[in-house]
Amino acid sequence: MIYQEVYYGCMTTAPQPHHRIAFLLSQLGSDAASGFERALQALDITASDAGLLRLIGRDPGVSQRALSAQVGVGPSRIVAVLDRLEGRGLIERRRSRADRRIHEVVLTEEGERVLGNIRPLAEAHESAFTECLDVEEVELLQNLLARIADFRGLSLDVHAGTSTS
Amino acid sequence: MIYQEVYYGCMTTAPQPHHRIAFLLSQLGSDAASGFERALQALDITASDAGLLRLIGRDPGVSQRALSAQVGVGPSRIVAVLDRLEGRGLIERRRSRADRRIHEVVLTEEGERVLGNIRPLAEAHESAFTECLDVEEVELLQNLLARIADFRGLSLDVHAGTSTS
DNA sequence: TATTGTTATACTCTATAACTATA
DNA sequence: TATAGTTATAGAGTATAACAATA
Repeated sequence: MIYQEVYYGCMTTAPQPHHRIAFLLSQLGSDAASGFERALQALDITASDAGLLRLIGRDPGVSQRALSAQVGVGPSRIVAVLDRLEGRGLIERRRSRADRRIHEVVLTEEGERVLGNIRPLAEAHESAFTECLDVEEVELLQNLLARIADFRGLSLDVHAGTSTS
Repeated sequence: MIYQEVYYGCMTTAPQPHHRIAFLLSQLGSDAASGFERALQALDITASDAGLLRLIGRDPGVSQRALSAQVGVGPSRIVAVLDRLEGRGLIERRRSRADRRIHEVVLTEEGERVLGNIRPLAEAHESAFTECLDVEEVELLQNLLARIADFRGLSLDVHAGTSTS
């Protein structure tokens, strides 16, 4: 939560009472992110960890450099994060034989198990946001949000969800 | 941006392709918050600063303790933040004569001026999110988002926007 | 005794620059 | 020379505990 919390600090003084989509989005987005973090505490991992595990599960043997770029964590930071995940037995680092500079990162069996437990938590978390809407409203809302995201030039990575199932 | 960025790190691996409101919200919320930060750079303040200035403008003479509670920044952190704002000549601290433990925080003239410049930036920022929708869609979206926020138990502080105008 | 503002400390995340070993 | 991983360092934000002045 980088962005979310700062704007959130401004929450109690919304700029406009009638027309404040951006404000509502930042507030709800912050809530969604922190709620997801809270849900993942059941697995004793962070949302950032979950993203890493998904990427590694999708692309076994991926390099730390590639992970760093995809998850946006910085090449030096990724070292400590992977150290921790390796210490917990969720991932392993193997020297590539093609290019001995590279560490190929793979999931352990335990890592696969934890990864498999993320999806149901994510689905429950999703439900916690859409429970108060009916099916048509959810679809409508998703359509509106997707249009804004597209308008804002955000990459939605629509294919990501299917690759870890 | 606390929550936002962490969840955002998971962005490339959205849990569900078809039904992922929470994910979209966190993504758009992060974008909204960082965009607001960027807009405020024109005034050389952060979103957190903007929230503080609004609160002080609304309640001149407010104590640091009250500010800390309202903005969620922590009593010790607020000291450094106010030091910086005071160093820039945007606010002043005055010893309360009723209770000499209290610092009454007020805006300077320059602080009032900067505060007055926040609203147009916030409105422009708002437009950057709603430009791609027509009026009915904006109203519909706001209604859906407000219902989720209410369902999630988030305090919207509907009256805040009118008090600084 | 409790509270306000303050200082100090530790912990996390971020960003940057250097270092090593490989290529 | 360039790159992958690593280490070290400094900065910002958060949280906590302690302290002096005041109530």
